[in-house]
Amino acid sequence: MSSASKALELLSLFTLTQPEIGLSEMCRLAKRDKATTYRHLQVLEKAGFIEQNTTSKRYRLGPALLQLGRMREATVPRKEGAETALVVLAEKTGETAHVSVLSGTTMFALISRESPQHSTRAVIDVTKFPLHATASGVCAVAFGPDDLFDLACNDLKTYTDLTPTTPEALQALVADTRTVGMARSDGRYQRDINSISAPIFDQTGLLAGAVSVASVASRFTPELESIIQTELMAASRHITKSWGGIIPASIEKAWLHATSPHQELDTTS
Amino acid sequence: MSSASKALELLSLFTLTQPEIGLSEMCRLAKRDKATTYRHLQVLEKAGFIEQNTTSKRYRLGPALLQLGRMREATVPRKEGAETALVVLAEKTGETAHVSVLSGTTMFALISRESPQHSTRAVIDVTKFPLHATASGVCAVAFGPDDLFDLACNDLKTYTDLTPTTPEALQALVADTRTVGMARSDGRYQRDINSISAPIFDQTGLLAGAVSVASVASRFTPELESIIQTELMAASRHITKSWGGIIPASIEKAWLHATSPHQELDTTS
DNA sequence: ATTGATCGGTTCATATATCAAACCGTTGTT
DNA sequence: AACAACGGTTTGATATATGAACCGATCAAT
Repeated sequence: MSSASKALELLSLFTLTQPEIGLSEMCRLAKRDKATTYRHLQVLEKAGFIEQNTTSKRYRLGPALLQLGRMREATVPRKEGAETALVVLAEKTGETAHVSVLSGTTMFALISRESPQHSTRAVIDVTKFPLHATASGVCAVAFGPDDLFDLACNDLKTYTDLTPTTPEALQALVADTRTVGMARSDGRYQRDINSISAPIFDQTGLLAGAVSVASVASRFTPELESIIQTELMAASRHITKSWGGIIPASIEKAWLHATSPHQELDTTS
Repeated sequence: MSSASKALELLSLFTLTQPEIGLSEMCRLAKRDKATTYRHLQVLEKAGFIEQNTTSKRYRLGPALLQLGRMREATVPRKEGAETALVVLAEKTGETAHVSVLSGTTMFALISRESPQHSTRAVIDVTKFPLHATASGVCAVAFGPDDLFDLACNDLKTYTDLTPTTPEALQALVADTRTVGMARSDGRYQRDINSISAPIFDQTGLLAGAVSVASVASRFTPELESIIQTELMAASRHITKSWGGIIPASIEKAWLHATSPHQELDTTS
């Protein structure tokens, strides 16, 4: 593991529930020694990626991140194009909708939108989606670059008793995803969350991300599923268009067959 | 120079005018060799800090920055509290207003707001403000931690023929800044830009940042200066309050004397 | 087709960072 | 006063990063 990546890894230890971390605590979280961790923190602080709370001596994320985030959005305006579609999606389904982007070999959470319709709802608090256990991740494996499958197989971490833990199990999910043009994750990442994900494409025709709806399992009826699927297709088309891409014909075809699976299961030949 | 800092430095090479950079180009900009730079880019890409344009092979800022930026704003909501004051400031002065934050020993640009009133206006396109040559920087030296003065003296880079290049010259600016409670930079950073800056404080009573107005020198009349000063005080009070801090009594006292300097210069004793 | 320039990416002695562990001074608790 | 935990520093054997030179691919001009 390179030095730089070790330093960067420290940044991902900050969470919404633990936004300030002291030196010793950070060593425990990162499982590293104090000397190096301290040097890394110094470097990160000097670059403005973290700053130290002058009274508590603990560290928190720094102002340089805002800068770079703004610059990123100016360079590649992803949020902009996804926001409106996400609002509609959350509203029409009454569930939590979110968009993730594929960068390299990782699915990053980009933006999420909760629907106020129900008091219990899914909350997207992760920053990276495991490729094998989430709908977004499986979507990436199914429609993204070929190397993702092997990569996902190298890290089949178990999250729930439903998480696929063998390459074969994952392959089955991927195959299913390809036939319907959407990925599902029924409690494979979090026990009581059912998710459905549709792919988003960019101008090169490659997968750019995924738009998903995460629903609480207890209210996940076939009717709701049907609504979610329909709205996901609309959202995917909208976002893909706004990102300058087009939906591949193969996906559109798969969607045609998948729209009303409960009435027309027999039409697939 | 540590490995991690070298990698992080690469991120600051991306600008709005050059949002995509290839490997060789980056080596030139960073003045480093290709092998190491390439490895650093790999690390940054894997962490999602940059991503590679699949067609042009060039690199651009990545989605992880959006995440971290969002998380930073969630933990330390700085922009939120500064935004409204900045809009008012830009509107009332007709000039470009911006807020910078002190993190460690660096003044970072946080947010800027241009006034559409004039077709020529100052544009804030830097990410870090030199301590000795900008109003924001001098503000930090004058009202911030003591070590900033020595630090600023170690890097007295010349930007224009008016840039202070000796510790004595800087000390004079700092002294003046302390008596009026605001910092000025008349063409010391950019030849035709006059800036005035007021300090912002946080809950610990320490300097947290600065709010500034950058005006085009040719229309910088005493009347405009007076307006800017008045509005800066209001903005500083507003932002300081929203950041949970209070303006030190010494600053408020200095401001009292400085409000109408053209009529009451003789009242200072 | 050949040259030459430039690109993204790789190799291998050598310089540098890393880590465990012990240490220091401070702070807050018992 | 004793103690424990904190942030931060030092040590020296060991793991890792570094960079000049190198490679093959691409492209423009001859």
